[in-house]
Amino acid sequence: MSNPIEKIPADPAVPVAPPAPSDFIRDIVAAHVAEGRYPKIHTRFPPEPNGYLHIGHAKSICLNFGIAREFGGVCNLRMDDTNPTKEDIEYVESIQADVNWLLGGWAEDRLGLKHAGKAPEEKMVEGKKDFFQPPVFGTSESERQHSAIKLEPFYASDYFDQIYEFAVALIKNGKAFVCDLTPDQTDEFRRNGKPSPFRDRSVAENLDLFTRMKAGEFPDGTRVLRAKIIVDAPNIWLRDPLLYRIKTADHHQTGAKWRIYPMYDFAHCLSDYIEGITHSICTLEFEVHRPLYDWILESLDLARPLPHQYEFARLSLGYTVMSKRKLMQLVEENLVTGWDDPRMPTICGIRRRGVTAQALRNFAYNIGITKYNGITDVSVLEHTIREDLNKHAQRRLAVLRPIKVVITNYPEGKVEELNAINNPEDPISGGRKMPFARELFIERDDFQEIPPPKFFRLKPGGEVRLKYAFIIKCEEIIKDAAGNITELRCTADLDSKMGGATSARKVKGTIHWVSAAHAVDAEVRLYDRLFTVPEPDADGDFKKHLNPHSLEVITAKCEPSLKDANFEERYQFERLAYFALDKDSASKLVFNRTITLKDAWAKAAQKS
RNA sequence: UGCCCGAUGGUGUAACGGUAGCACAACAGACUCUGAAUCUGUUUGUCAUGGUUCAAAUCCAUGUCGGGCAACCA
Repeated sequence: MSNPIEKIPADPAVPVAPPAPSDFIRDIVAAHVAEGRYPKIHTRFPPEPNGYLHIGHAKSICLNFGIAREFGGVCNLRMDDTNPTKEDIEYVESIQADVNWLLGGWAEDRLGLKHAGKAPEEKMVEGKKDFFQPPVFGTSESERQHSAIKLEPFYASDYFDQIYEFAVALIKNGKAFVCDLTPDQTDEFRRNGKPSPFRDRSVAENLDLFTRMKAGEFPDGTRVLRAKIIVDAPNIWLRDPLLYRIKTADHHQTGAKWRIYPMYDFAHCLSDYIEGITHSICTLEFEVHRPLYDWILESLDLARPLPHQYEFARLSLGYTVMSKRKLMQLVEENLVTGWDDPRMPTICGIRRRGVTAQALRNFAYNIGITKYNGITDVSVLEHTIREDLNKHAQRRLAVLRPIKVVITNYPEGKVEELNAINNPEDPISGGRKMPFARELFIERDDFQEIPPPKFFRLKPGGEVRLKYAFIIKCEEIIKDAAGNITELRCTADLDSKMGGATSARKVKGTIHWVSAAHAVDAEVRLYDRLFTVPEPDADGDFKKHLNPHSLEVITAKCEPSLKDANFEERYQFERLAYFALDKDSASKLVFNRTITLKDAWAKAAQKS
């Protein structure tokens, strides 16, 4: 950023890569690479498909895929789908779309997938039966779409057969048992560090009962499979934790095949192992699970190197909520229009708002990776978005709250085409023409009848430049019966346009405008932050902090070239904000305000 | 309560026993046909107390504060 080299406009085909960050996890990986510990670094991003991905997941995605990218590795996308009653195929699909979008043009070649329907390979390794599910990677999203070979994410549910077999092995080892305690009793026994009365069942009885659990002989909640570790361990997760529970429920991937489902702790480490993951990176709340993660893998006499778990602090961002439960509540109670409402911190919401994948990635890199639970200031996100959009957005003129201006010395019926620059930050973006005529619209805020000090815009008897056009002077204010200003009558210095005799004349202010006759109307959705306080869920009732003005919808007057706006481009309405075309733009133009420009004047005006 | 983890300006981070640096924010100025961007400058920090050491943000001890876990969720 402070590097002057970056200011040279880059070929847009070669995006400037964010500098490779350094953090404690990357340090560990780098050390492992240096010592040649693994043939290839292999990470994974393992969301449960029970909600939409949010910006916190983006941090995790950028970490896991970033490591794969920086160390020549692979990162598997895996659905952690061990609880069928909470999950849905809708979420599986949205997760894939969001991951593809965030990875596009950056790390899509590091995305580990598998052939559709493929089960783990079963073979003998060092005399032991082993399961392995290798990734297919190195293809771009478009290659994948055009290929005859269909690829799909990994699913923990792909391994239910193997995980079941591992459970049987544990029973045979005497390291797991079937427990008939009720949930409440189990809870009480574990809390008090007391052994279950079923702890010493014979291997044969455990095997029989577990087989019958699988066959669906017992109702939900009547029996579980438990690990036999230490009943009174200081770490609760070692007090004979649950490995399997009975759930008479169909699964979105495996249908009615299973009546028992593995718990997270049992499924996750084994899924990592089966996929050959080297670095299993998760958030801090799983720190206390790590001994169990290791215990399970070490108890199974596995053939290949074991994965290891590393933890980092999840993202908390000011002025928003991040938990799936709360986001779900916003959607279900229609407090927002959906998961992709541009005010939501979901990846699809942020995307719809107009933020680019590059900006979101830059943000993830800027905030760093630590084990400290801090709250990141939204201004960091906002700055990252502005920085990206400033570089790439097409400049356009649009008037959000119009007031009519008549240039009295400009001939009626005359129209001239003036040159406008598409992006001063990017000379190769070229220019365009804007029609100028006698009747214009300017921004209502850009005129003050009684101007405050240092007001550089239009005022009675004052001069201002119309961007790309003439210097005008306000001669007369027209009001209606109620005293509202309806029109301004101005004269123009007709020699002051670009290339004209007085074009070098300096006036303090420059304002935007559109020709009244040529302007096109657009619906403009002005989004603001969803909550009014930095920590909406600090006092337990986040909904009372909802910002009642988080959305304002207006009709704007836009320069005619905006008729051709497209979904890929980003726009800066000069002096106002950045905008992106919304998907609702079918019969009319709809723009979402991504983020405002910084406004030093508004700040100064507010202070005085 | 038990166990685990953490603490560097307002915020987020770097420094791996040897000059406390970066980004955001804030403030001031320069420039400006965007009160944007850009440029220049300024303000602000090692949780506390001991110890080890020529030297401590860094190592040790104690304390304080904060977070997490204690689901047949992940």
